Amino acid sequence: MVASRGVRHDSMRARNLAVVLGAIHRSGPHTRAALAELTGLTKTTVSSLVSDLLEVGAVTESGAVRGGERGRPGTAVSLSGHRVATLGLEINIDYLAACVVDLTREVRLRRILRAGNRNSDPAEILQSLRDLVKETTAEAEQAGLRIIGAALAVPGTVEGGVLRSAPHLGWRDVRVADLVDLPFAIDNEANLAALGELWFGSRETDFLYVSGEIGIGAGLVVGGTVFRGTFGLAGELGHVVVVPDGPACRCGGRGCLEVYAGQDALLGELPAVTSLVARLESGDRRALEACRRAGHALGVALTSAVHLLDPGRIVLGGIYAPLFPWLEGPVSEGLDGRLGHMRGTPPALVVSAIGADAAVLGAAGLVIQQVIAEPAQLLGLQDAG
Amino acid sequence: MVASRGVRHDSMRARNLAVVLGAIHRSGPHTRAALAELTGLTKTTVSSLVSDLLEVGAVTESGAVRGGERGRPGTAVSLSGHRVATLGLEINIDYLAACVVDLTREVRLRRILRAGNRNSDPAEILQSLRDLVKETTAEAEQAGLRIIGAALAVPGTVEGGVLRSAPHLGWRDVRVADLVDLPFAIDNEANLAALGELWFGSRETDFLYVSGEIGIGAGLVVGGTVFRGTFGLAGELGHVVVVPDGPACRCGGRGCLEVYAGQDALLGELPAVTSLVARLESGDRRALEACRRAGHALGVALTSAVHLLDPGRIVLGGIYAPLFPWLEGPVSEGLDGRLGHMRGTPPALVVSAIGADAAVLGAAGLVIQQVIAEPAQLLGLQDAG
DNA sequence: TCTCTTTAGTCCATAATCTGTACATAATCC
DNA sequence: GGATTATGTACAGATTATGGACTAAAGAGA
Repeated sequence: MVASRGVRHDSMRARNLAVVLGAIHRSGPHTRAALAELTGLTKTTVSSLVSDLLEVGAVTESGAVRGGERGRPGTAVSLSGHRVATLGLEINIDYLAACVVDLTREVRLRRILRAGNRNSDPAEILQSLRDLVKETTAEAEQAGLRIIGAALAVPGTVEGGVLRSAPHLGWRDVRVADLVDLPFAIDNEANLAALGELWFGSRETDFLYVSGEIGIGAGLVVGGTVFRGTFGLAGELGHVVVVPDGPACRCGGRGCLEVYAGQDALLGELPAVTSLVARLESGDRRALEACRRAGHALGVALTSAVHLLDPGRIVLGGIYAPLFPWLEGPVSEGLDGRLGHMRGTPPALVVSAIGADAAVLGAAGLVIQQVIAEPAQLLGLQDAG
Repeated sequence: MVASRGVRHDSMRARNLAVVLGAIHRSGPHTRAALAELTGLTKTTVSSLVSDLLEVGAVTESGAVRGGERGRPGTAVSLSGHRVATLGLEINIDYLAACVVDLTREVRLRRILRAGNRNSDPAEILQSLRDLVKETTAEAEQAGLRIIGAALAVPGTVEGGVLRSAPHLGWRDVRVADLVDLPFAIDNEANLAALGELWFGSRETDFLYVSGEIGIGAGLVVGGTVFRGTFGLAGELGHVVVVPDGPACRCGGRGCLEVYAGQDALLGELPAVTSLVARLESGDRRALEACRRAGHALGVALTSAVHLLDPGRIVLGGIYAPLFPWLEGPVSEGLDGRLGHMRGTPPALVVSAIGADAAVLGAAGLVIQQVIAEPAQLLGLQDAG
């Protein structure tokens, strides 16, 4: 364990920059006076910090704001979307994606490259991704944006910055480095989709995001932060045991949730979710039954998840989002019935507020979270002023 | 959400006090020079901080220490057990317990008050506890110890400082305040037992502590900190679903782990664990079978827990500790077989290194953790020096 | 035994940063 | 238009850390 370092004058200022930027980020534009009130710092200090933030383009002054009824109006200081931006990336089974998001969490650019990545060669795919990055950043720079960091979402487990295993890609222990020449992070698709939901969807700060894809992942967000477990492998909802002696799962276990509610179990021979939805809408018996069974299994697995993880609410995303009308009943029936009187009310079950690009957006958002938390470091303010 | 406050000079010093004290705590006695090296602060600053810590009795200077081969030896600064102490408390089904632990985590005092607390009157029990506290603190003060905080372990769920529900005590929504006139915390028995294991047992920093009592709780420790979930209700391992349509559980659900591996299921008519152990040792058929079944169920539930929580290892405590020789086989069989190839190796399954007083000790230890993390506040250093 | 070298810890002037009071500015109220 | 109220800046003062000089204490070598 690394000893934590002492605090010096410059880290005090770095921290205060983060506090001020964080307050602006959390509760909209504020005048300097309001920021002083919020942070407990003096107006003088806030002024000085804000002027540093203005200089690097992290915030802008927008028009005058009347605080109370009388007195001089202040000038509102708000996050600036004009200069600082981050890059979100995603490798998925059938596409590569990139997006650029500015500091206000406005999506400035999206790129999708359809491709069959199932059982592919990592080197090849990473080269395509590198090209995509080059294109995207070039375009962002032309729009006057300075990209200060990137994050990558992958459909697999990540440990210490290395992609440990992505079964559907057929990858194992791939070190994804030198993708960009910037601060860089890599994380699981479900974790980043959860963060996408947090920042680009419902904006709730406490929930379990359930990502229905070929595999079933989950990202737990507590107080606006993802819980990752000891090795970064937490949230593998797909392999929670539903039936102890059920059918074998590809993971080596038996009766895992994935066997009952994974994409393959739900779709069967169907080519895509849209076709399943069509059948459900037309009242197809087998489709309805498949959904009911999946929903039941999901309810059982989520009961265990609620007892262990204690999420604020449950958000169904991925392919579960379009299927929500048919899943909601069986799932919440299972949950409500099983949770019993252990807790006040069971967590609410809701559908994800954003679509398939949750993970890329979450990746870009993760970097923004880091900038807000440590502006000095990422914006190069350490020796400015 | 409360805005985080700005950092001022006094908080900088408070932080540095914590950094220095933390370094001494984490890696044994150090000279001032070594502390400067470790923390990145200058020798001057460290000297000044250490002198403050000496003044309040948090640390002591012990003899000379030769650093390299030559040069003046330094004086080692180590945690002092002579003045500062904390109070751990526990309400359990059949006893009240208290302990006093000094800053070096030496146990200085223990008190146990046997009592039948099952379906009891909270007011009455709390009065007994208050008396116990008075006695214990008086004795500690006679030994020259200054008690600076207390924490209480309860066999139930705690939300926002209130005991929400303790089914075996028959308590609901009990506000435990004014127990002591000190900084005070209250937490679940399993969480605190986990912390007890961390500080007084194996000293590993990442594990899931499984507390087998009448109910089955679990406390997840990641990086030396308990994971509590959104409402502080995480870790309810006892109600993880083992058999979706199994027998009804008192919680209202069906097929929960507790039904198969709770104390009542294991002991049956037997009065205590010791009698079960005796039967197991003599090869009693029914006892062995009960253990095998409980172990199997535990293996299933832990498989789900590992996938969701990603613990570093699994520690069996409570009544599972004496039963470990008979549980280990079935549990790890279930775990190893089910976890499959999702992760490198399954987490190690070990027995708790401490006994029934894990929770009280953990409670006292929790306060010590807080002192180490914020010495200025708890030791009254804010305006000293 | 004396001196040199090395390391520990303290002293003091300096630097960085925040605080607090004073003040200029800008709006509303009467 | 003057009083009142609030915003934002300027400047002196307070707090805390830094850095180099200095004292202290040990071993190494002559």
